[in-house]
Amino acid sequence: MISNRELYPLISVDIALFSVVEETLKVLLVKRAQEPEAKKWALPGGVLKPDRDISLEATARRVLADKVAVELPHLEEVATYSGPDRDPRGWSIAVLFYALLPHDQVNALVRSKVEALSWENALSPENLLAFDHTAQLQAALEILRDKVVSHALPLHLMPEKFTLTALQRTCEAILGGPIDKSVFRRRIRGSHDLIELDEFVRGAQRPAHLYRASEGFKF
Amino acid sequence: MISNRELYPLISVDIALFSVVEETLKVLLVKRAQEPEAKKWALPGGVLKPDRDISLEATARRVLADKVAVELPHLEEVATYSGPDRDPRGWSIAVLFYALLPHDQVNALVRSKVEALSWENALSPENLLAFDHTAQLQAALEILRDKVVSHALPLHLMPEKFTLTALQRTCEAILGGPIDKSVFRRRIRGSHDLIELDEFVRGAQRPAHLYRASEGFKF
DNA sequence: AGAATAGTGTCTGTCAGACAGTATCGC
DNA sequence: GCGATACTGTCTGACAGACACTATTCT
Repeated sequence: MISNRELYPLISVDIALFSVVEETLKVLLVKRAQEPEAKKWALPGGVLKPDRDISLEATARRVLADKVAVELPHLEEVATYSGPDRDPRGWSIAVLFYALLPHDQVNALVRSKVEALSWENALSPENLLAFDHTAQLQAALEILRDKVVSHALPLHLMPEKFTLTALQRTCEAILGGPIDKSVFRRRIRGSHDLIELDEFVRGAQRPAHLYRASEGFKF
Repeated sequence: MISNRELYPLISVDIALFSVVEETLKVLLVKRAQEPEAKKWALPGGVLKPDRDISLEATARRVLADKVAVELPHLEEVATYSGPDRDPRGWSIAVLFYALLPHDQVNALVRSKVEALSWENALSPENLLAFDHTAQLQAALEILRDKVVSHALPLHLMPEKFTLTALQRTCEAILGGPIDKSVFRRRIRGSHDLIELDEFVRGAQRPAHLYRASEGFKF
């Protein structure tokens, strides 16, 4: 008898949802409740439902809506993983997406009785992940980094209004190292993606200008 | 009655196979023999066979082996296209790959009685393609360009031995515009991907040094 | 010699990295 | 004034674009 999976592979979607907590890049992990790989940590994912989903990106949005109670600003494909052995249930395809959650919305996680959610350090994960998710996370990180290196600003990770220093900290969190303040500011001065507001942050020091992302910026 | 496709989507692979003919970037197209979209030109593709393919990349290699009689040096994923409407047969997923064929092997096309093959100008295709293949071609081109812009040398498109001028012409074919010779040579001088041979091309002019790609170069 | 192609040298502007300096707040 | 943070100025080296120059072959 041949398995059903040899005719119809399992099609699912995995998501690397990134955010920034305490100036560190984090990724959302789920503790798997069911077999296979029960009790292991994994990237959130779910199977395609063709009767409900209009695309695989829609599948990803549906899966994410289960975990996070806010609209996600940014969702992008990374790569696809396939083969007969990566999932014990048989021939499977997983399309990996990454998503960015502004760090002022990190607490918008949905309470769930069946599964535990956790923000894990994205650059140096503590645990080995289920399936091929360690490789997936690595691939998502790489794309994220490439974008920032090639002068794209991770504005989707920022709250509506933010200071330049906060933006710099976010870039540093993604790249994993310090950036010279002068260099950083010189580079983004040429960018049309930022709009300077007439508002300031007042704290225990010199007030900082607030900025917001321009309407149709690209990441 | 619901269609079978609403339970099990059609999973296929499309390939943008690039090569260079007469210093122009070309892409291999197939004239579709069967419905749907019969007689329209399209990127070569085929459906996943889980009992035979060890991955979607393997599917792509199998499909290509039908069209081209040589081992392909380079095959890489571009993106995936999905949804209920992109193929009239119902919910479908197509994973797009691009592949590079050295331009001295452009004639290694397999004769086929059922389908016509053609090398089409990749930068400005003559015809509208079937399904969403026009968009797919555009996406594959973009990735190809990005790589060359970010200082990667398209050595997979070159024959085993080649001159620097030939390499430059290939880069120009991909980017669609001229490159300054001095700039080009200065940039690749720092590259460890090229090995200078002790051989020369003798023609009607000053002989040119031959080069080959180093073993483990990345593209 | 002249045509043709291979290959180099040089000038200039731009920009990144490094680091020091100035500005403006709370206390 | 002092600490802290925001923000700017400047020096230097590397590199890109542009373009002229030299080198080596064939006819």
